[in-house]
Amino acid sequence: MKKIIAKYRKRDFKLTPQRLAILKYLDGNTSHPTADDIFTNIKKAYPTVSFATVYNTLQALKEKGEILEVTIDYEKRHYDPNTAPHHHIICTECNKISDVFKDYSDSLMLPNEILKEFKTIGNHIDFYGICKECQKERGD
Amino acid sequence: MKKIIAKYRKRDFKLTPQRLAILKYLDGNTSHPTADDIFTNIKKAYPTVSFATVYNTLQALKEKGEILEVTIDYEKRHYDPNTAPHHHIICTECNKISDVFKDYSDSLMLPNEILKEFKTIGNHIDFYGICKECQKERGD
DNA sequence: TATCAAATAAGAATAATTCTAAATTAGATA
DNA sequence: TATCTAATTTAGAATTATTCTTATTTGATA
Repeated sequence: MKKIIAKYRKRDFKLTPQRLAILKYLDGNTSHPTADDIFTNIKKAYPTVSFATVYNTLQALKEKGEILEVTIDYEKRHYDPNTAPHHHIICTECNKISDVFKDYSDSLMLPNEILKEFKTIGNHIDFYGICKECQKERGD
Repeated sequence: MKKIIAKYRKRDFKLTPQRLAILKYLDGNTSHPTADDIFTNIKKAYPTVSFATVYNTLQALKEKGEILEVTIDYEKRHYDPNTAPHHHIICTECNKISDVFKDYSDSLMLPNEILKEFKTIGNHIDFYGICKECQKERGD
């Protein structure tokens, strides 16, 4: 946590107690929480925290490149403090999201007719599957 | 249109005038319309059509595998009558969506640690870029 | 310690989508 | 062709994630 404080002090980002709680919750978190997950957790220590604060903080962190917004779940956004390039796989039964650390960038050349029409910026791969727990439940 | 009618008559899908109008609008349409785009268009001929009808019809067509739901735009769903496997690229300025016809499936092997945890179902690649018109506007 | 721009809280607003319930209708059948 | 019924339509309310508003509070600098 001391590292976190030192890091943000310099960066035009006021360290309020609410923000520190959010940063602490996200630090090393691989569960891909939603804004609501974060809100619910922070509320334990700060019962009057508002959604606006959670969303504002996530927005600010996103703009600073400190977290990634994960859009694999079309119902709600998830957040990931791991900003290294990676992909995700989601369980279509329980919506659990896991990280996929593999670089596919060499394989994703666009066809020429697209390259003629678009200046490309990037891409995004999402995988779908059924996780072990859900396979068990379904008796697969 | 005669083909369309013949096709659906057999398939437990009542052909109401509203549904025919939606099918006609979607047939060969490569603009990736949203539910609202479809609603607005159908309204010209059927001023009392409701959103529920549009959404119900899209849902039914999706379940029959007659259209694809396109999720590249996180703000709203788009629909594509082309059900052949393909990908999309979206202009990050104007949100125009184009089709990418290229098969990348051989390149997208998942790492072993994921294969151990998930029975895989499929994947999805989205591309981001800036289209020609928007490049001009920005003076790129 | 005073200052003030930035952040917070509470709740209203927004927008896409889904739901509800009553009225209508496509298409099968007599 | 007329009747019947389950499926469909409609209008509008409800839902849900997210954004916005405004008055109040506060972190960090001078």
